[in-house]
Amino acid sequence: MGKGVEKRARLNRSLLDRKASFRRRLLTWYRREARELSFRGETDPYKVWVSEIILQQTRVDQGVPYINRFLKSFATVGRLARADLDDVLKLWEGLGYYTRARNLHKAAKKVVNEMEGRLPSTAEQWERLPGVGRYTAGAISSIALGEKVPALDGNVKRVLARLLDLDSNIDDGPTERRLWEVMGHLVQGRAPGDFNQAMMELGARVCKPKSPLCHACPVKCDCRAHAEGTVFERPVRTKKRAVPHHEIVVAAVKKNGRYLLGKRPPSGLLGGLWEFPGGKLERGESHEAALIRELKEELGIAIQPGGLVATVNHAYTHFRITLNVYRCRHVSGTPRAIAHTEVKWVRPSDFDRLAFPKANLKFLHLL
DNA sequence: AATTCGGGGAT
DNA sequence: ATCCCAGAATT
Repeated sequence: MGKGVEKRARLNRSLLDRKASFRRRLLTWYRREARELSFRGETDPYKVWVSEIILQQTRVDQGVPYINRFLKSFATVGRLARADLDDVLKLWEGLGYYTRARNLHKAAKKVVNEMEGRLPSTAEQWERLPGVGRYTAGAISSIALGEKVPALDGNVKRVLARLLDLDSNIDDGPTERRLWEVMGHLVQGRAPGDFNQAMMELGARVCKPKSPLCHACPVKCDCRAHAEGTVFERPVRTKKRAVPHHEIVVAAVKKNGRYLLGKRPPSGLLGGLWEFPGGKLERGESHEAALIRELKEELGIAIQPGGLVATVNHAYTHFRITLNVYRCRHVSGTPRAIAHTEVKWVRPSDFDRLAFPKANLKFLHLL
């Protein structure tokens, strides 16, 4: 065994050896200082499930209104299973990562049709549902069922990287496995759900990425990075590379008071959402030429581009776009769903019944 | 092990 | 502008 491994093992033991007092101080802080959130204290597994899916890669403040609206519309797994996917996506509109909505809906139907309407009773069973990975399974089962299983999210990874003063990349496989292992030891005790939530709350409120509030930390005496003065160097992560930029043209084709819309394929980017048709400019191509080409390729129609309605900038995870919206006249051809699963002419008064990508919502009100 | 999936708030 | 969020699925 190398010296690095030996040292790491010794430092990890120091936290785990004081596990009981660590848990006690963290939980005391949590019960006094935790934010009052609508989903906090909820032990209905279905409601915890919906909440955890919505909160994946999503700030609590951003997710809470969506959780409330979703549970109002679909109060039980049966109601969700019977719903149309289009209505589920409409409630998800603007939240992003729409695969979550599709998987949640698929999982609800699975519970009703293949599991006699009974939700899983262990983390291991939860993880077999689509959209439920190790984190979500651990969160649901510890919070709603009291199972002593860890929940390692982005907050907890950062908290542990500082507590243990880890100098390895917290996103690499071996380090992540080690963090799951440590959380697995720490969560053993009463109220595992509160413990998991307390670790996340600490990361969100005190052990923040940029400006950690160590003076307010209930467990700073257990923190290796605090003792070593390396808090600002932890955690170690790989930097993300710059994302490419794409120039996009979009056609607002109006006929008899209705606009031509397409429904995106059920998987992939923005899957299942409705959009104004268009696409990326090719090298050296004009906006007008791109509009004519895209509408021919994707809908099989000829159009005549008119005036520019709006220019919208929007950032995705792996690229960003400038979206140019043009009024267009329909010249010939019946629109067909070539790149879409469905195309139709829609009155503006019916726009609010469909789910659109955020980039489309930014110019919808101008039409 | 890398990449693909949105959108927004903090810095 | 950059980082990162109560991550999971796919390649």
